[in-house]
Amino acid sequence: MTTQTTTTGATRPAGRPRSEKAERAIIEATLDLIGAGSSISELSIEAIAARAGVGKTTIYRRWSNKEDLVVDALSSLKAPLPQFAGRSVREDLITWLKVISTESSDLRGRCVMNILNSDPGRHPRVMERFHELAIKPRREAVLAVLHRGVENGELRPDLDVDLAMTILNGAMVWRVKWLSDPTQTDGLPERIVDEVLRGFAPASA
Amino acid sequence: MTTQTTTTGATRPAGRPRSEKAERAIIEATLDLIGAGSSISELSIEAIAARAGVGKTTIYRRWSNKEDLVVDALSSLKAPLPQFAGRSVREDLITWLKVISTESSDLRGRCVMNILNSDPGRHPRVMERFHELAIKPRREAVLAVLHRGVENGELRPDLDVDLAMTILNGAMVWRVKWLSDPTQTDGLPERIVDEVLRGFAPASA
Amino acid sequence: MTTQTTTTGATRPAGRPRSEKAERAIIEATLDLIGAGSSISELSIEAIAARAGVGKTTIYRRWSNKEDLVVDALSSLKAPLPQFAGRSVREDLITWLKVISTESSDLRGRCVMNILNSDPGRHPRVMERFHELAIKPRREAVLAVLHRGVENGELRPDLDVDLAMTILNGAMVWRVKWLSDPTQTDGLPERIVDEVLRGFAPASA
Amino acid sequence: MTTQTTTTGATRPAGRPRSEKAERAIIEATLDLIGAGSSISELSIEAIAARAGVGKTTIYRRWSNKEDLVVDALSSLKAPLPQFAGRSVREDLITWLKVISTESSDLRGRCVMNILNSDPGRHPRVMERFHELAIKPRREAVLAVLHRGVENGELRPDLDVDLAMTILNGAMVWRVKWLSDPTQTDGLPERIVDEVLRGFAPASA
DNA sequence: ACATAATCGAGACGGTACGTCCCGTCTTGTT
DNA sequence: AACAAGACGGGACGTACCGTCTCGATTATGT
Repeated sequence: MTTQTTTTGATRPAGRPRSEKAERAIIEATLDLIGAGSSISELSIEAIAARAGVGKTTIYRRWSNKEDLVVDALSSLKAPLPQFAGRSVREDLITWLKVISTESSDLRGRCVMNILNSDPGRHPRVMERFHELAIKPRREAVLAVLHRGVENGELRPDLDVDLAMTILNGAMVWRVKWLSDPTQTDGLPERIVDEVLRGFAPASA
Repeated sequence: MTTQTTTTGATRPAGRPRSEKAERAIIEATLDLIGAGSSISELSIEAIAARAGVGKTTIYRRWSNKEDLVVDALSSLKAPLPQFAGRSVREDLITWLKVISTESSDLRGRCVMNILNSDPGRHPRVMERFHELAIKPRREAVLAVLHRGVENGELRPDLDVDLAMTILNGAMVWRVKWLSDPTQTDGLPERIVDEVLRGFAPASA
Repeated sequence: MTTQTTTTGATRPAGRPRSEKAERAIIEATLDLIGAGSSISELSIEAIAARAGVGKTTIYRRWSNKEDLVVDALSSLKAPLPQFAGRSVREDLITWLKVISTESSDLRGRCVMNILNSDPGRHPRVMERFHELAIKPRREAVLAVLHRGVENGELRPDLDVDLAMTILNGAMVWRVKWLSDPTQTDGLPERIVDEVLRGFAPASA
Repeated sequence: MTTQTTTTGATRPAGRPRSEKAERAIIEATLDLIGAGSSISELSIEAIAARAGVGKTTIYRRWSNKEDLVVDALSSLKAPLPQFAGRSVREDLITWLKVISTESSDLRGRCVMNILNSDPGRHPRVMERFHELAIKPRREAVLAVLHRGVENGELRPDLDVDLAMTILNGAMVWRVKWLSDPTQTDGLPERIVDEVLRGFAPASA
């Protein structure tokens, strides 16, 4: 047996392999531009190539259209799972809403919010992927908090946890969206959680 | 006194007067395109002119940029105030959320939702105007419902009605945004209102 | 009869008319670049547009490909007919060869020589047009000189004037082509004409 | 002493020796493409590599640029010296012009003509080499014919043989250049030679 | 009636980005 | 060390729109 590196059937294709460095630069540039304020429609391949110091060909060789590129770029943007203390549901939910509100402060987080502000009807594939990557895992983590609350009696046993998440997230995102300075959210998380936990109706009713 | 047809003191300037018909057609076309799914960024004067059957000059003579046109177009888009029965807060709030969810069904309503989904940071003037026209009046009507509820004991006396609105609207809009078919909202308004009214925590807690 | 400018059937098409200034600038730029040394293959529409201060669209609106543009550019390059004194065939032929050799000295003339040096097989349409514009008229003027010479006895009665032209032009162009400095042609025209007029064979033979 | 197969003193460098087969294929491909109608400017390394079944690296390792390659390719293109019967100057010159006109008929000969039609100002090194290889040796052979003619009285004693060659070659090449089918040259060589030998002026003048 | 003047549709303008093609250079694993 | 394969940065291609600009034609007013 002569020089044969592996016994796997899948051999590397001939020729110079694609540069991982270029690939990273392209993704970085894409996220930078989205974070800097470009909507998906405004993103231009030419601008990405220029910022990445890369030929347009190198982009088109990998992704056949802008949406595919954005999808992959988002994939490399691991939205970190919030670390829940687990002492009480209230505390954990506040932690969660604070994560949402803090997200806009760093460049990559602004990315997430910009995508979030896009119209899901226009870029369905991007939004689908975005949902899968940035929403679903965190959603499940928060759902676990809610379920735990239901089990240990902190929350109503018949609570629709799914709907509860919608209410929490919706309130937070909606409020932040209309703030002139999305960084200033003061005690908003606490107030939302408290209000929602108690309910609007009086206890005696 | 010269030849003047109208009784207004302001003399009409010489030359051919601007065509009201063209103006209406432009506004209609703008709303049509927004309703059909164009975001503000994607909206193009060229497309509006084509759909209105009008030269591009005719548009630019009236509005110096796209945002000004959209602002004026939105002004002619009267978001109807919901009619509240006034029998109970619960009923009125459900009515209100149903108004939101129903909005997507007609062409002009979809317009409202599309603007709503836009990034307020990118088109501040449009969003400001939109807030003034479509949000504020309805917000006040709903706030009145909440205040009435606080006064007559249907709602907690210390309820932050402003935050309550945020929670209700946010939950509804957020949910609709992620629905594949935004028309299908089933019993969502009822479930949101009920959940929020009772609170997540158990009554005994 | 109302406002009608002319009675001709051909009315000007609607819209802004094409700018003659732009057209001239494009042609000038094209000739400049050819004169500066670009072969037809090397000519780039982008370079022409840049030098003419014009959008690429403005070029493509008028000419569907590079050859058509070059053909039109050549058309505006009126190679002046040589002025023949008419005193003798010898003098006129020398004048003619001097015109050829002088052509390279000015920018537009260098244009002619550059096209001449192109391969006629590759750009047949250009060469055909070039022949029609720059070769044929001058050829006929020189043919007239030769015919006059045959009639008044300065040239052999059975001279093949067509072939004679080929010999004169070919000799001159061929020689100039291989000169390092095509401007320095000394007494070449005189020497060619004299040699050709006398013939290579001795008079007595 | 290392591993050395040949008896030459120059040690062959280590590593795999360059493939002569590849080298030949490259040269063949180059000549093929030039013969097929590519001007030097249009000739591309990529095309040569493809036709030779060779990687582009293999070409660039040997020649640093296109011109160098063309120069070497031309070197392997031995333009055959015409065989002169020596019976008369007229016969030999006709033979010579026929060689020129026949050259276009075979693939390698068309090569010569294509280079000949190139602009010497643009590829000076190629043309210089071409002159040395394909022009000079044949030129000298023809010059010998002319000199012999002068010596034995077939040509005028004061004939400028150098200029005479220019006239003959120039006429032939010029004529062929403008022919739609350069193969069809009928009795052109005879007619040119006869005309030039006799001179345009009448014998009595 | 008729000059004046602003508006109209149409479409050309300079410009930007598109996605494709090809260039000459470079970087792999294999020979 | 040379080979083929093929990715790389770069540049031009021809197209599609963009927002601006210029036309002749239209439609009012003011004399």
